[in-house]
Amino acid sequence: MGIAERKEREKQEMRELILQTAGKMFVEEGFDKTSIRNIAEAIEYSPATIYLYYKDKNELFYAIQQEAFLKFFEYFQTVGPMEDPIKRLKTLGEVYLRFALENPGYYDLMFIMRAPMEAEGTLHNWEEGMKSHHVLHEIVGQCMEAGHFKGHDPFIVAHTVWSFVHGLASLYVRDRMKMFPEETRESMINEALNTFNSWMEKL
Amino acid sequence: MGIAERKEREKQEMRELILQTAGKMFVEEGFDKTSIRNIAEAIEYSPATIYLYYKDKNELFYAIQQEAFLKFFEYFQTVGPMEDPIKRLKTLGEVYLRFALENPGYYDLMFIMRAPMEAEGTLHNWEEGMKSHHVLHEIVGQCMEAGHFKGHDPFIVAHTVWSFVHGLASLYVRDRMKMFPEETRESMINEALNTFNSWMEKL
DNA sequence: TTTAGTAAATTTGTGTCGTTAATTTTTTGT
DNA sequence: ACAAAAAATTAACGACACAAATTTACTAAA
Repeated sequence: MGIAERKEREKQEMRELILQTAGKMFVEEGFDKTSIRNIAEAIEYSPATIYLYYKDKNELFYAIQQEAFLKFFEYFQTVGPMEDPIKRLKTLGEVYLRFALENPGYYDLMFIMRAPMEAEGTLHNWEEGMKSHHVLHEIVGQCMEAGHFKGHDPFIVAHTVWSFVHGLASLYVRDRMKMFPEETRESMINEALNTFNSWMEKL
Repeated sequence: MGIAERKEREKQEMRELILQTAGKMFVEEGFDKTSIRNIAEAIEYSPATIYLYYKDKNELFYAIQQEAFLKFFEYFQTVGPMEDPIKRLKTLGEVYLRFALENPGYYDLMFIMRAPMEAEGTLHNWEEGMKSHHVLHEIVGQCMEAGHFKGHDPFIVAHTVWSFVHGLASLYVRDRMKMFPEETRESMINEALNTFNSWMEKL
């Protein structure tokens, strides 16, 4: 009975082909500019074929978003334990921004795009995202144990830090730094991060 | 020769009617979900008529974005001069967030939406936006004169502050706080702002 | 080897969109 | 009343997401 297995395998390969092709196009051209027709053309199948493997364009979005969250968590994993928790927190911020700058398409998908945030598809993906959020929360907790951020709620401190790095990343990703000369933008991001980091040290 | 003037007046009124209708729909439903056809239906004219007054959908977007920037600057104007520049900076942050929470549609248009950022229409609007940016830069300068943020570049400090409030606003506007219970979201924003503000006082 | 059944893929169709060209209706000046 | 000008409309093009019906490719039993 090897035939059924081969067919199942081929089906999974087709799903994967569609996913990878769509993923590349979403990241390069954006969600809106990528049409089912374009994807179909790229893989040399008819548009309707894609609907045999994915319910609709949104489900394709969810699948790619999930990949993005997994990759994001991988980045976070590179931040190992450290003697100084503040240093760890600073490193986490650097890694966060590195992810955003190296994968702006993914970052957009995860934290900016409106797409179909209403549906349950994204809700499931957020569970994956919460794992990364937990890392941040944990490190902030360690900082507080070490005597930092006195008098503040760790949950709020975590949100404060996240908001800052997200603001930095999203202003860049969504072209709101265009009024500054191109060469200076990345260094502005790095300097702003350094500024914020140096502040945290004193708190 | 009152006829030509009446016609000109009527033409302007028509432009205004289209703009206000489109603006309301953009803010309520979003740019993508608002179609020229919908706008036309709302004002009881044919879709093609809109093109007699606005070149295309993008130009309509630019016009609404400009209104948003003007309103934004009005909010900023309510922050009068104060004895303590840090207090002024804190108030500016509060006003910024109040604008974002009270006008999420506008905020999206100005600082998040990708839409047609490439064209010159938006570039012109950013000149309006730079006036607000200048207010921030000025206040940061005052803080530094008063001895705060020692050893930092005021330009970078301004970008740091902007990034934080933008991050706070955009996580909310783009529904990335959905994992937290609805009632707590606004207070989270306020507490995070308070946390950041209390930090700035010490620097 | 033919035949019946099934899964995969395609074609066709519906209703949407932005935008434009040709055409008709309305208004204006004479 | 009539011609010119302006305003608005209809109709159409190409592209879109998606659904239903239909064809093709392949498998398993007779």
